Amino acid sequence: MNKVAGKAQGERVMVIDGRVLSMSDCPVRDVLDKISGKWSSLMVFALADGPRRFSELRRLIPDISQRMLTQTLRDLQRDGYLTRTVYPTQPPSVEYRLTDLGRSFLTVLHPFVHWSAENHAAIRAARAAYDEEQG
Amino acid sequence: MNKVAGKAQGERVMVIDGRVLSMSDCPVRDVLDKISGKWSSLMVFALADGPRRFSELRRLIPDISQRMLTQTLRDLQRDGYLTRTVYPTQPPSVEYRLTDLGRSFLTVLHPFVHWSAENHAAIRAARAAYDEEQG
DNA sequence: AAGAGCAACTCTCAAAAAGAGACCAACTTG
DNA sequence: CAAGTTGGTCTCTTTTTGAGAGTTGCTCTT
Repeated sequence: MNKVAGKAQGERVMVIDGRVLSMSDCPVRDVLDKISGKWSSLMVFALADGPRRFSELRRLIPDISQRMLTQTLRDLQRDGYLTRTVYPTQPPSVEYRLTDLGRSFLTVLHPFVHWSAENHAAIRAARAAYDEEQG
Repeated sequence: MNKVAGKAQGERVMVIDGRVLSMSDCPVRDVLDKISGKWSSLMVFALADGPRRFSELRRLIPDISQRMLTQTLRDLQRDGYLTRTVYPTQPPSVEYRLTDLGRSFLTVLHPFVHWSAENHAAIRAARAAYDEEQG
């Protein structure tokens, strides 16, 4: 029978660090799938230097639709990156604030951002070269 | 008129590190939008310890459809993370191999993976708590 | 007092992206 | 001669995302 890196055929697997892991209980995928959403990491950044209100975030990131803003915030709240606090003022205000987990995530996100800034030119060049030769 | 953090209304902006940047020329978004695709980083990992052939990758990551495997590889090739080499054997074989850029990206991806593994439990707990109280 | 505006959403509908799986051509192996 | 391998493409369906109108309650303006 066909084997996949020593596992039975039907089992779902993946590779991390050269190791084959079963798909179902891979922590990395579980975390990455959520946080790698189009808006998630940007949202964590937007909250980096203090709590912000809903409409403040909307103004800071005008590209996001309200629908996705709401949903991204909910998802991040659910996974424990931020807290949502409702102040029953008039009009009501809702404050979003990073948790310790959220701030801890920032430390790993930072190198990512620096890498991107440093290698942006190379990537754009690669793209241009590819597009030229492939048309 | 309504201003957004000191910029004119029509202009698209974002926040990185507490700074407001215009959307059109933000290197981070440009890089992140591509590499944060569902399969991209996993693919880079799969190539971490050496070049692999198309069907080898398909076996390593059985969850991916052939369509997305092809497309992810093309996108990564276009952005310069990997090279694609066709050997005119019978049957033909195509080898995918990380470039220097791709390997450099690995160095920034690694902390990410470790963070995920370390904080997986906390995230799962947050999720469970949220689901319990919100139902 | 009527109308406009803000806050934080939700809802619906359209567009884009992803997944499932059939099909393909050339060759090899049983 | 039938079946399998390789590296794809094509079509169809489902899921995600985006655009934007609608909502409730209160305040501020004219």
